[in-house]
Amino acid sequence: MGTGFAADRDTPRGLLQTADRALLVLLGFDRHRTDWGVTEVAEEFGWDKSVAQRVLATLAHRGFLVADPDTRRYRIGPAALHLGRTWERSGSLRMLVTPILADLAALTGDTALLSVPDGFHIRCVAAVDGEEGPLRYYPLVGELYPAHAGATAQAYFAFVPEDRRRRLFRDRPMARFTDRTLTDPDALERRFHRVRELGYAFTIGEYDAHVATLAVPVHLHGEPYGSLSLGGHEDRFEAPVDRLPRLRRAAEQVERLLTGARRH
Amino acid sequence: MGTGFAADRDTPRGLLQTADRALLVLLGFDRHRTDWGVTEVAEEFGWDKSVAQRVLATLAHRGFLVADPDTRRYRIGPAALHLGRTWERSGSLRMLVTPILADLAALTGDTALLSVPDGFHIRCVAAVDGEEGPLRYYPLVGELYPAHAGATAQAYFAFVPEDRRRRLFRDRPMARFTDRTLTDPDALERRFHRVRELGYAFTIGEYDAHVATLAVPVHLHGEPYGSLSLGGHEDRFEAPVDRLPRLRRAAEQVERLLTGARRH
DNA sequence: CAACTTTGTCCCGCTATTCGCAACGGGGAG
DNA sequence: CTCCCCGTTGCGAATAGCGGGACAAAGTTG
Repeated sequence: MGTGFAADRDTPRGLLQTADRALLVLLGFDRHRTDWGVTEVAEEFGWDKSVAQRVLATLAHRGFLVADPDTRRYRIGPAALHLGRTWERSGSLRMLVTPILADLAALTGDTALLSVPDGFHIRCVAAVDGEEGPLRYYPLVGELYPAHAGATAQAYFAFVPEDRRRRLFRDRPMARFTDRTLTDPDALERRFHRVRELGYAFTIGEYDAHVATLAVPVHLHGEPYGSLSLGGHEDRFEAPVDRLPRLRRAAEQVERLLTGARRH
Repeated sequence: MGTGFAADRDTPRGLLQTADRALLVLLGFDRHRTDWGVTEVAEEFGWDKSVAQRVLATLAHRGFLVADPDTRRYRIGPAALHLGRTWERSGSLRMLVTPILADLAALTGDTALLSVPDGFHIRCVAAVDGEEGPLRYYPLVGELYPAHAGATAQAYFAFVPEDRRRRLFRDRPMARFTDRTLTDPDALERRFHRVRELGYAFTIGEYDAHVATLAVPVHLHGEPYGSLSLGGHEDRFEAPVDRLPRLRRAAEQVERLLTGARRH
């Protein structure tokens, strides 16, 4: 299992080979390969030992890696924390997915949105409005929405590992927003089970009355990352499953984007 | 305000200049400088335009940056997300702070621990046990603890922005673990206020009976990141404030570690 | 709408930087 | 203790990267 970024190992002309190699090494670290030694890197990439050593030392010098003095191996360093936080706050995600959402909105006429979890809530990070009309659905970008109401949240939370989900929902009174909001933990857990079986969530008016939402999970390296959804007035969604192939395809595009695969 | 990583701009001998430059540029992105242009980078670092262009293109090639085709400027890319997640799961933090905790535990005799938030809970990511004895306090590394009980959690949650904290604690019934556990939202909010005023939290037996805890927040780039605490049997903590200077100094060490500053 | 400014991209010869080899040193295993 | 493996360092050769400049594209101003 690779990250997707490191597709080709040779540097295209016009780019910097040495810098590229450093980045390639950096991408070699993930939750399965948590630490690398000099010889290991040299063999993996077919470089001389001295090259691998200098690349690793350079990465360590700027805090991207840290050398464990005992084992003489390198692990990911605190600069990675800094980069991760910068990504979260930068709004790059919004910029990158907006074209995908725009396609989706144009094809279906609904409002398309991408949301990621934030504690017990789910946050809308990007949205593109559906077609003009008196009943357009306007989600608020940047806003938090509850974890139990509506397909957007359910498509994500259905896929978080059970023990973690139990802890999140334990002793949490679930607010009622409409007469269709699920407020019973068992009913919600059954819903999650169904979402996992079907691979998508569809709800009508659980949070905003008369708003129907169809949502699918977005995974990253096998773990749930967020959810992609289509929303609009309930009258528009008489045959919601028709939209599923397009929604799924868009979700895959988002996943490829996050794992760095090139556009084809 | 800088990250701390990019202290010196010249590459030490034995390291790779080109790779180092790429990393230096990468660290130039933060929540204040969210995007850079070619000329801007060239001027900032005193390089030729062509150099800056190649560095940026190389970073973009591996997904560390993305070029906005309209503005011709670069923003942080999805590879940063991958690095951030790898850091979280790697256990590097635990490895790096353990020596600091060990010092602290040795100096005070208490159990020292570092915790970071996880949704509505706080997670102990590293701990070093205090001195031998029949009543040693054993926190569980990796375990989640509630957000309202005990100094460890309070030292962190006191400093999260008010609107966010309100959302987190709203409609949350606060479980009672001992007869000293705070279960009234207003009482807890007053406690948070006091923690902010004092700069530390001290509690006795709010989660585990007879366990006293002294905790201070750990900040990262001005935002609350986690908390550092000392715990032990209540009889050991007759004058808890005595430990404060040492705890504070250790917290600063952790902060320096996270921002990448060199040792001493 | 044209001239001008600004910014990013590309090309090419020179040189500094990096590569690759080989030798060294240190730590762990047997 | 000896061996073996791994990481580190020094040095000459050569290649990758630098820097200047020319070119192109987009935005700005008169």
